[in-house]
Amino acid sequence: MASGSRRDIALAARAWPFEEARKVLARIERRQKAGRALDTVLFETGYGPSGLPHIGTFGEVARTSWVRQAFHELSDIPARLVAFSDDMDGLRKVPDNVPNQEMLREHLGKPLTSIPDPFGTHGSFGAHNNARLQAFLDRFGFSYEFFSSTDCYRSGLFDQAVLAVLGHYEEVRDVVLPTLGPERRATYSPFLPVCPRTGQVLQVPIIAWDTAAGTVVYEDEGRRTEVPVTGGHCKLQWKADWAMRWFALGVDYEMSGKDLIPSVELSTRIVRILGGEPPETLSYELFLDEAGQKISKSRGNGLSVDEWLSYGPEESLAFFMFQKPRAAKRLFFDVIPKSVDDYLAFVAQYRREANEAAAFENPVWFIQGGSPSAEDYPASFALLLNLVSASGAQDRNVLWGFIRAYAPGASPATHPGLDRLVGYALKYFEDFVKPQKRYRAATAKEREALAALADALENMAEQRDGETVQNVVYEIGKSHGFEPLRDWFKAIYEVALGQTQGPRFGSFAALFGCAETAVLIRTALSGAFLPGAKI
RNA sequence: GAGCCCGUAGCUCAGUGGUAGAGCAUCUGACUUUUAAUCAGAGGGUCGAUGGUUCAAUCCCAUCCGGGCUCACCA
Repeated sequence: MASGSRRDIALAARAWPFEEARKVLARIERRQKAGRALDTVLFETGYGPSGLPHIGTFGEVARTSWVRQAFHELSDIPARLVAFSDDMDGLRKVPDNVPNQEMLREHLGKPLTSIPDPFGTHGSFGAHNNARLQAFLDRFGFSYEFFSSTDCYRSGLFDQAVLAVLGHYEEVRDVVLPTLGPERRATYSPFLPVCPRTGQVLQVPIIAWDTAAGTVVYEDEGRRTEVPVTGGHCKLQWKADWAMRWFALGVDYEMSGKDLIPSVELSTRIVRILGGEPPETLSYELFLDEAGQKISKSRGNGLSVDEWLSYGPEESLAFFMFQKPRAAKRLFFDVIPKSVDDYLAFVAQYRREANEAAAFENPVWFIQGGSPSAEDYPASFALLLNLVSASGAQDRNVLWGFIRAYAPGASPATHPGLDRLVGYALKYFEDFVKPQKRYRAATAKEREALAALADALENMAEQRDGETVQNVVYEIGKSHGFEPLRDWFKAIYEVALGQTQGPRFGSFAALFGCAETAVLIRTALSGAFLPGAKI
């Protein structure tokens, strides 16, 4: 039913990356009409001076990449994605999670790229952080061009734009001043000279500037110094810096957290003063922790990328980031299973509807970079978690035994994706379910019956039929006088598995192995599982 | 104070200009002997309030109420 070209469909697509990409498209058309056509489009993502990647970094690059992917469907104009590192920022305080604190303290105030690497592995602290950032982005296969602020300044790439700021010195300053507190206002200048003697980025009053010479004069510790604004001898204060960078690189699109909304507005005004056109922007919502508080790197609340990836696949994290960027979302462990299963639901939908119109609305199309390999998932992640939790399975093979009972024909070979989920489910069990286990000691009567059960299981070590085993379990319970019989099963679970309920025990033993189950029961009877026991 | 987001079933949330959806929870039944899981089914919502646009509003617009967050030092 969908008629029209692929591009027509893309032009009407409702997924938010298409909405964003159309903003860029409209920008291009505006520029063409104004006789300033673009031959390439630039998407930017930026990173603060700490440079250490976190889950928000992943989100921002992933989201920007999706907008670019949508843009490719709308236009033939090449689109670049730049990852820009603010590595020329002065080190304001020593991070407490890095070595060589003493050494770093001596270099406070200097650009990160002028400070030795406390880890000793790279040419500078900034280079170290940049390497970490790039390794992080590469790990997920993002396509980007890396830009170093220091390189841009020192190579002269920014010279023209920096001179443009100098040429509008008062206008730029006067736009920024009202946004500052009284104290900072007194010393503010868009230009932060790099001290020729100490190498520090100085926040000092600028007492004169020379547009023709391209220099500023500042006073520091009673001495007047004149430095060029070009060639990396000055850095711009960050609000002006952002605007200058947009202007210099010709940034067409950049998203940022909503905490930066005032800065976006300010930079927009500055870039207009410079005669440039501010990029299209998107302010996304911040992530909240378990208690609904803003996630902060320094407080360490919330969830790290690695933590997510130990309980769910990368696609589930990407899917989480895809959903409603403008709505605040709780980012905690418990959202992972739902995110995985919602993602699987879209994978299934993708398998059903392979046309372009459907694809453009489907997160899977974005997350798998436009060419999804839609695998079949016969079991949901929630099912796997229940299965692991109920069975106490701690081993892939055992869990697969249970899975086959529900999805005949499935195997790690035929369903590698599902097999990955099996690993995540086991890990989830290990970290969240197992610690909740509460073993108790057996009573004398239970001890006798359990010992008998262990013997019986050992005698039918090769038995693979759950029903047969279940009958044996049942008989032993009856012969030891458990009434109601429910108490017998309860005792098995509480003593041997550390939980008040569990799987059908016969099926469990058959899958887990009767001999192994016998060992499990005897170990439990020995008291090894009890609190305080030495294992 | 400024700005942003949210308000849909008991809970967590999807969703669309044309008789309201999922998961969990609850209840019933099946799985010929515990429970859980699984499967089948059921109940449950004036879609925050009011007004407007429309043949038609949960959806668009305005106002209001309620909840939350961000910013006003630095990046």
